[in-house]
Amino acid sequence: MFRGQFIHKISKTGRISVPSKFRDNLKKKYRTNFLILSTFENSIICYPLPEWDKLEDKLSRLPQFKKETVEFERYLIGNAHECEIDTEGRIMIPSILRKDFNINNSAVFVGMLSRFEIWSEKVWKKSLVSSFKKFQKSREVIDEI
Amino acid sequence: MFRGQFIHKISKTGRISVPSKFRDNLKKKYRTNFLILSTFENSIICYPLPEWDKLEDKLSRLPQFKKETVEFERYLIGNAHECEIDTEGRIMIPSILRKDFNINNSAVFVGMLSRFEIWSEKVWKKSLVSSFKKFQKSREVIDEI
DNA sequence: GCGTAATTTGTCATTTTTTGGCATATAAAA
DNA sequence: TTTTATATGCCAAAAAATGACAAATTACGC
Repeated sequence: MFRGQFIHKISKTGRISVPSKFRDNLKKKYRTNFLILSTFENSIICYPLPEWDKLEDKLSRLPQFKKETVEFERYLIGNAHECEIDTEGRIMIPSILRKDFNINNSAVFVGMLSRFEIWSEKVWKKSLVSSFKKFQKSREVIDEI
Repeated sequence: MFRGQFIHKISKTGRISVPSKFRDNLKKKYRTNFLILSTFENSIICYPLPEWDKLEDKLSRLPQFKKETVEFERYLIGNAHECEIDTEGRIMIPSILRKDFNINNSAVFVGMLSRFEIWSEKVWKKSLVSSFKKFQKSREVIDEI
């Protein structure tokens, strides 16, 4: 499970080291050092490749020319980039994603159990403040669990 | 699998380099460097030759005189061009297709699993904005899958 | 058919981006 | 504090993308 928050620096070439706890989890639980980075709301979302593959498998069986499914595929798959964790524990975040999310000098890793997110530090801090109120509301959802 | 988004420049003669990840996939999975480019909605659609063959196969089993299927066939097959990836990893996009889709200085490659699309950068960006809401909605579909 | 112009192709040079690996710095653990 | 693990900075090498140009091919008018 991916848990916790880590702030790491990003190199000029767009490389950043994945938190070692996340790497351990990837290795033990998923036996991979491949990730899929995609986009979701205000951050990059990262899936272990095996998890992502399940999703693609289902998608690949949808009709090729039906409008809804094509659009769905385009945005889901079109934003999905495969990244390998190198021998130093780093990934390189594709420049398109860095641009889209304003990720420049440092980024925040946020654990989300079976996936994790990468945020621009600025956006993350802003979002924290504004989400406190929302959090109160999401309590209600949690109660149902 | 073809995944992700790449922006590449296009030469005066209409040549553009296919993203290296796509080339790898073509080589490994399909053992070909031939593509079929055709038209669909607002972009050029590109199939590895073996995938295209499957598609033709399916098309050939559709009723021969039904209006919709004939029209669809005419559109898809009639616009199909075979392209070879050269030693530098480039294809040349036929000028008809470039005109049709307003592809001038640069183009966006969008992965779609077993095929990919080539968009004019302008059109792609417009399309992104208008489809942002749909995109958010399609994320919810993931949860259901 | 032939000659000319336009387009396409092959090849190499240049630029830009990505990668691999090591050295240093920082943080965590003993 | 010392040791160990983790993260970062740096640089050279490799790969990828782009640019440029000449040769080959095709299209077109006569």
